[in-house]
Amino acid sequence: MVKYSEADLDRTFSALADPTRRALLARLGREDGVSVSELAEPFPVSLPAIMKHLNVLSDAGLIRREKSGRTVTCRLNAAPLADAMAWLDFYQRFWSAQLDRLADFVENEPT
Amino acid sequence: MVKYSEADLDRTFSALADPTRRALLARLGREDGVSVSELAEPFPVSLPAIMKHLNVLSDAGLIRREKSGRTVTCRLNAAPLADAMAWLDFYQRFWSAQLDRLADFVENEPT
DNA sequence: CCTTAACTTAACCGCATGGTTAAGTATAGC
DNA sequence: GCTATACTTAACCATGCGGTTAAGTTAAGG
Repeated sequence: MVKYSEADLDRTFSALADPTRRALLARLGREDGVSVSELAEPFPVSLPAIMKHLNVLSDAGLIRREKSGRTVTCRLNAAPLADAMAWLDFYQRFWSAQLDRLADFVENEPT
Repeated sequence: MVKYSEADLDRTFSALADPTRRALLARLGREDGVSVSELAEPFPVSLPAIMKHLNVLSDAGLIRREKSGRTVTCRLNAAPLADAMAWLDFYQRFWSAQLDRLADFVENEPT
């Protein structure tokens, strides 16, 4: 069902590994369809720096850019995150299992 | 509830951004408590390279190392993944919403 | 003790990343 | 057509990453 290729996971996770990029995604989650300059405005870095982040995000397939006139509108494309979630899910379960085992231990431990 | 600090998410996601590191975690998910040299064995890279990966993983809190005698045993610690999951969860929802909207669109589209 | 085994640390290398400034392209508006 | 706006690209720089080989530590075993 979920296909996850290693290279895709690499790109997705490393795109998410930067706080500026996560903030950009967060903005696009709140507000759909934001121009490049509007996206860049809140950040203390130059426009070209934001451009590079946007390139990383679209290479990872996490955003889509659409040019109309001289402004470029960005929107979130969260599909690749589903693969990342699927990968994490197994370990999430493992973690839950760990907690369950701990709970059992605590419960069955003689005082 | 979930506290996620930006720096922790940075470390977690960038730890997950490498296929060798994901493979190491996968191994520890299947088999709990593996020595460093056993972990390194399947990979076509040198031991020091694996050491660096293990350092990254323990800096991110994803594994724990315990020395006994001259062997070091590694085990998975999936707790930080919960934070990563929590962060992704919102966008997962956004993605679902996108799919719902697409479904609506397809459904209501005149042929 | 000496040696081997299991890690660890150090020093180096090439390449990617995140940032900069400066120059380039293209569209909107007067 | 000129000019300002909205991006984009180029060139550069420092730092970090993933790898290497070589040397260093620590604990078993004979």
